[in-house]
Amino acid sequence: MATIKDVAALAKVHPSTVSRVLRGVENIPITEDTRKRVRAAAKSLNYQPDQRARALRLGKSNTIGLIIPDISNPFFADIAKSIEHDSFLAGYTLVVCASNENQEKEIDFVHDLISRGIDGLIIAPVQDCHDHLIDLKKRDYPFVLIDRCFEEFEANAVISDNEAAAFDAVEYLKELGHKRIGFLSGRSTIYTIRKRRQGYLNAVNLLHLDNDEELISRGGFTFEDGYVETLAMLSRPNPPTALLVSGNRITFGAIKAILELGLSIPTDISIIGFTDSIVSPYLISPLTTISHPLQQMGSRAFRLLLNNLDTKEKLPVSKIVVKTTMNVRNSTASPRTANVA
Amino acid sequence: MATIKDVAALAKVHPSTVSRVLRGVENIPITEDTRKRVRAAAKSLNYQPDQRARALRLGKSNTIGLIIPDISNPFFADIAKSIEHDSFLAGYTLVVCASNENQEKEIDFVHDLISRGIDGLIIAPVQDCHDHLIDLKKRDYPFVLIDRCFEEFEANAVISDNEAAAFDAVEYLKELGHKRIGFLSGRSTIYTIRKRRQGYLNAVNLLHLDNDEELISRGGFTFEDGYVETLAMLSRPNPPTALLVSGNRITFGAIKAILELGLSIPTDISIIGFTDSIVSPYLISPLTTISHPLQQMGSRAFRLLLNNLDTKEKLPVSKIVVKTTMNVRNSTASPRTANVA
DNA sequence: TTGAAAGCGCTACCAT
DNA sequence: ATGGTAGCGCTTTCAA
Repeated sequence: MATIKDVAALAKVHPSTVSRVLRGVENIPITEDTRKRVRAAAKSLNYQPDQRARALRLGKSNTIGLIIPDISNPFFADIAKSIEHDSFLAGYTLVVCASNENQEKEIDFVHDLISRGIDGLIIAPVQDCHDHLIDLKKRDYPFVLIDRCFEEFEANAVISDNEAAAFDAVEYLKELGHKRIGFLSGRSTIYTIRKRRQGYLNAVNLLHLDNDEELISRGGFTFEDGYVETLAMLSRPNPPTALLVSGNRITFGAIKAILELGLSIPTDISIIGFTDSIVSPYLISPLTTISHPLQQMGSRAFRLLLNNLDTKEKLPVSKIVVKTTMNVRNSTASPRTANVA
Repeated sequence: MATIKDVAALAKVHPSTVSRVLRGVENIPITEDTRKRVRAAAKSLNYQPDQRARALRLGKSNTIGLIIPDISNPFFADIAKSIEHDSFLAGYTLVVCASNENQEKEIDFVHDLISRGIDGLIIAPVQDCHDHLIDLKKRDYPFVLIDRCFEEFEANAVISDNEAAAFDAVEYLKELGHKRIGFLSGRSTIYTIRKRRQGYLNAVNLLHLDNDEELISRGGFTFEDGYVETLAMLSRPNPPTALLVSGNRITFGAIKAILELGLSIPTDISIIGFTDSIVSPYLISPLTTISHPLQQMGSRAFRLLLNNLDTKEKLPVSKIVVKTTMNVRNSTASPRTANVA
């Protein structure tokens, strides 16, 4: 690796001059001849300034960190892709870390990334605790939450309107004639999930649907979770005729359970999935879903972070809520009893 | 951020002593008392050593870079997840970058990551050119290719046996009675794709199937690509009765086209997809696929890189080929003509 | 217009 | 057993 000294030696100038030529603003007074020699030397040595030395000196690394629960969940992968795209354009390198829904690992990552000198952080937090985030805020460390935030803790965040989405989904199912709607919610320590639950409950109460604890199942976000929970819920007496499911992989697990029970979609049971996917239309029964504007969420989170990075003054906290949309496909239908009647 | 000086001041010792206590090997001679004071000071100040300063000093950053074409393609996301997992355990931070199948961006990333002082690189290359990789090799910069490598360029690599997989898939379709098998290959500058093509052609020739240029379609890896190509291929006279498709999203696009043409799977046309997915069994017709051991590929690539990082001597280049498996589901059936006969 | 020197935070060597 | 010092590669003041 060529260093600034090598370039200086070759161009027969002082390293500081090299630095001035290569980074310096245009209006800095340097002979055109020197400029040329330096540039030529840099080029011939294939000189790339050492960014960690620069970062050390400048106190800024042009790197940001993204901590998401799971890269291989397309929901977060799409968010990551969007942030990666924008940060590249803005001259930032993005470090993507996966907490795997493990709170300790997330905390580790936060510390690790900070000690590596990243300028800011975007986090979809695990939400088992948030002391480390309180700490970040106290130290004025720029960060933005994405998809998940906290009731009890003000912070920059970009989230989607999960409560309204859940309400609308339930309302739609009610219009089809469903009265018993199951909800596979996902882990309930998560803000997003509590909001969905709230929307679900509001709709159930307002629309006089069955309000039954047995209709709500909390678990993880895996295929296996969806499978097991659906099997359990549908095996009880008086099972739901429709299911609202909080995530793609849970949904696929639910589909497996439904097929194994010999039921069919949407004849025996309707489903709405809480995240859309490129395959949703091509499933065994095209899946009605709720779309989150993932690319937009990523862009806005990055923009928000960048604003906080670019300024020295303390910006007020902003919480951005983006709109979801429902994609109606034929995994939903009137319940069988209604058909029969 | 507390620095080593702050800790030293608080513990009333020299910074070098702090360094020794905190990083030093056990058998270094330091009073137990000093040790305690330093540790206490570090703890009370919440001291985290600045990794970029360490990296600068040590010439090692404990960071590796991963460059993949697309994070939101589950194929690469799963590989990334596996590498992320292993590197975390090994004390490395992983920087994930997405080239978006753009050769220039990949080259940018390589330079950027190196100037940021990462220790090594894992790359699924775009494969429009490889001068930058030749350069890496010349400079003994540790790197490992994953999923894609080069015929004309020896380098560490972990790939899967795409040629055999394609052969087996075609053979399986032939056993079902298919004679005209279409191949949506994906971009043919990619090694992986050329290997699949080779396997396809070998099988076609050996098994006396229709060898027709019109049965091979090259394009990108998007949903749109699959849709457009399938529409074109099935609209020509004498269309194939089976399709081998090089990637999930292409497959979903193909399915869209097939449905739009009013055909059904597998009655009118059989499909085999070249990558498996959690949803493959729950598609409109459960999709027969080829599984790549993505987690294993990631692990082996990381291990290979680590070996090269840990040693000073130059290790011989290794090319690891892992086995794929076929998951037979009912997107494949005997062709209609055979049924009729 | 350019050179010299200091220093970002850390560790490794050389003292004592 | 501990302190001092140099230096990783860079930028930025201050001098000349």
